Amino acid sequence: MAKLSPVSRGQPIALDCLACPTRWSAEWAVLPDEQMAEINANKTTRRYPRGVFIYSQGQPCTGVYCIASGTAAVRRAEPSLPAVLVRLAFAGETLGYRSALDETLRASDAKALEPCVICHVEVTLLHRMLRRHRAPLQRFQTHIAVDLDQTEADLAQVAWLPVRGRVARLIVGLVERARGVDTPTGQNGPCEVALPMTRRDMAELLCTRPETLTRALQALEDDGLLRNAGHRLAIPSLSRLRAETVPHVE
Amino acid sequence: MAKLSPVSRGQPIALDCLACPTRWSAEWAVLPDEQMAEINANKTTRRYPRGVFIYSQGQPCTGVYCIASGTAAVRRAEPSLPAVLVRLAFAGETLGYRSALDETLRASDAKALEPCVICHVEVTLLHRMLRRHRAPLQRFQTHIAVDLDQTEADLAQVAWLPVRGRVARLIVGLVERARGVDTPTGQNGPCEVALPMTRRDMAELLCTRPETLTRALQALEDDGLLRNAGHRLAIPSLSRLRAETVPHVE
DNA sequence: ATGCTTTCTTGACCTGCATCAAGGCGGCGC
DNA sequence: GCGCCGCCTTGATGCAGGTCAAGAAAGCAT
Repeated sequence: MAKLSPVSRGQPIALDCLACPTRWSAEWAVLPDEQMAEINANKTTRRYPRGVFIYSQGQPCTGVYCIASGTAAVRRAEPSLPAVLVRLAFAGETLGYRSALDETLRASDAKALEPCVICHVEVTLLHRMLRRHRAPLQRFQTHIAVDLDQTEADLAQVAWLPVRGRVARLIVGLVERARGVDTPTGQNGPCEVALPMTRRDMAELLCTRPETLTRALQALEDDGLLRNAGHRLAIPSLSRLRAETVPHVE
Repeated sequence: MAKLSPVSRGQPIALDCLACPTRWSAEWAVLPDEQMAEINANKTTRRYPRGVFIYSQGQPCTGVYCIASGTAAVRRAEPSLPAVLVRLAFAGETLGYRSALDETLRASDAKALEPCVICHVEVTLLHRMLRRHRAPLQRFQTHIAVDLDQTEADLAQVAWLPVRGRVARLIVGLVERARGVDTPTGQNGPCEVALPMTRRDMAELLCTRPETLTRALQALEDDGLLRNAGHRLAIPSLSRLRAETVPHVE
């Protein structure tokens, strides 16, 4: 079955940073092997079952987290407002570097949407690294800029796209990031994606409610844009789905 | 009258950077006078009437803009969606540094909400400065982080607060930033603010429509939380207004 | 003044989505 | 197996706010 096998609990984890997907992603790629080896020797690795918090808003920052496998989300909960999933983070991405860099309390929290394996690098170790090699720091900083750009786009989208459009956009986005990893087909043909999260999480991501989300998915399915099989979606035509990403024109 | 006097057109502008409000704000405070003098000699200053664009999304970046007086807004227009004002910028703030730093095309546009006087610093000059003094660069980078934080908060707010609450939050925010500049009263007593923008702009800022905004202001006035005089608001009790900032509890 | 333009307000209408409330379907422990 | 407990779906209802349209008010030019 397509469902990801749940990680078995309790068994010890040994991960080699030099062989990790994170190794060549974004910020660590510029670090020499020698440094990575030091991180490798001092990191700690944990499994996070679905739904568990990796860190929480308002807490002091103990370090950064590299996702070896699974999907997590950065979550923002303004006091007494429902939470919003501000952005997703996939295997290979580094999480929580912002408070680590400027040594502030966590401004958001992160939670595992699927069972994850995540390594933790102590903030002191991180800073020792960065003092010797400034390149990753710049990578982190441009990462913030990209996040800002993305968040601004999301803001516009939440403000003006109906839920149906946002759902479509999310799915198209997931397909696109899967491209080059495992998708066999061409640009706009049929394809498949996994939704690596529950309906509730997906609703938080799209700033809506689970009920509304279900209905939106249902509507897309009724219109033949989607074929639903739980957490695995079949998409007859990506381009037709992409058309939903844009507000009503006629 | 309290209304800002409109800048008279056409007359030449001479501004001394060393005496500018921008001088001691955020990023330039760390630059020695000698450097500021060089900027002063090479900057160009312009008036921007209300509504005029300072720069536009997709354009190449020619430099940064320091607001000497007036209010501007960073504006984001996703293709075929209504625009969103992503953040405000007041006198003393520096605008458009992001694309200037990483030399990309402008990701958003900026427009003058009121008549503004704004200085332009060429990107080449800026980089020459930054090569000699790294401190402002760090200031710029933490500024991005702050913006990200703010934008995330806005996202949550737009998603979950009703228009009425968002209006209240905007007004409270404007009052708070005016504090220490010209407000005589205490913490939560009555006070006044100017709304330095049109209803249309304000609506774009709050992700709604002018009609709805008018009605929300009207409702606040009916409830005695506001007394409206065009673009000057009187606030009987700031704390009562602040209570509107939080979603309905009972 | 007088007109012209842009901004603001008001009204009527209607739709998208939140909310409340059941009921189906797995997954998991016993 | 059986029962329990989350998740997901479906239905019914109400309201916030978007949209269209028409005036009123405020600027600005002549």
